[in-house]
Amino acid sequence: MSSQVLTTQEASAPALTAWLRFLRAHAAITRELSARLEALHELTLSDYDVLLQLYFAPERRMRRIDIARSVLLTASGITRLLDGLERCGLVDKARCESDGRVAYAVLTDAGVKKVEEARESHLADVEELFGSRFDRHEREQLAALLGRLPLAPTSDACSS
Amino acid sequence: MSSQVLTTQEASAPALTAWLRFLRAHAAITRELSARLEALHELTLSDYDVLLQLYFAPERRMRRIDIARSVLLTASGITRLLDGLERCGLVDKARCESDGRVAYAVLTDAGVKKVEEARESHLADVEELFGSRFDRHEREQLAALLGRLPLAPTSDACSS
DNA sequence: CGGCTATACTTGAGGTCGCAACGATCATAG
DNA sequence: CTATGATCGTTGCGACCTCAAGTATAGCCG
Repeated sequence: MSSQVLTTQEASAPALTAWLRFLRAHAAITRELSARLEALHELTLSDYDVLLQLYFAPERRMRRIDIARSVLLTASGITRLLDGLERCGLVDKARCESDGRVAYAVLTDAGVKKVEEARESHLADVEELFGSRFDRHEREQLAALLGRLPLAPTSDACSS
Repeated sequence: MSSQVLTTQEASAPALTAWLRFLRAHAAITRELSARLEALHELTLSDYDVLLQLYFAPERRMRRIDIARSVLLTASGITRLLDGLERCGLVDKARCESDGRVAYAVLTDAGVKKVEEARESHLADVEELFGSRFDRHEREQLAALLGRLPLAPTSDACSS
């Protein structure tokens, strides 16, 4: 049925075009954002992402597994990432009293400070590289469209 | 001016919301796409990407540096990626006669076959995970919006 | 020609991340 | 109380990718 060979990838379909632009834009923007974040604050984009989650979490602490799910890294990735943040003194590890399996990550005072410092320049960078390309209406449009994309491995990613 | 502290990242601005969704969606979708591609065809998403560039290139060959630029990897990344593809017999290396510095990557017959095999399932996967979320009009909208994002390090990424 | 700079590519070292396997803890049911 | 199964976390291993440095070629100018 749809096995017709297409001459170029761009000509194939708007979906593919959009997908390719999505891929390329991600590569370019995250590379630049990460470079700036690292140069100014010695943080990876993932580091920053995790710190920000903690910053806005109740009591500024979260279970490691919840961090993993919220930033879409695996549990092992979170372990190693937090190792680094702990060594830098930005995060503390706290065991849960009621459940011996879970370990919390808690933002330290230094961590709070770091987030607030980094956030300022990072917000500006995101605005420059991403946001400034769109007006208010387009931003909402884009957010709405991107919000439909799946976040879980394969199946539904609703509120459940 | 815009230094007011915001209570949650979602509340801050549509641009940030869009950016976060962009980040998360990329992580989820590429992970799934890569897993499927690897399971069915033993290819990385980057492998596939490079093979596809070659597939549509004149004479199915490209200079390594041009591959790097088109898929947004560094030159060293391309060297190692092509090493793998050469070992698999999907790509051949060819020196340029007029310029001793450049080395071409040429798609072999096996490479052509591989692309055509992988393309079928990959297109379906992209459609399922990405394209199917949007109708025709939305795809064009999305492609247009994403097309405004920068592809070069910092500055302009126009046709110059 | 000899020097100088730019470009194409490769290599060594290091960082980030996922997968799979493992240990520890909890919850449930017999 | 013990067996079973699920959940949380860590670790060994390997893949992928970047940065910085190094090699080789090309082009330009004195």
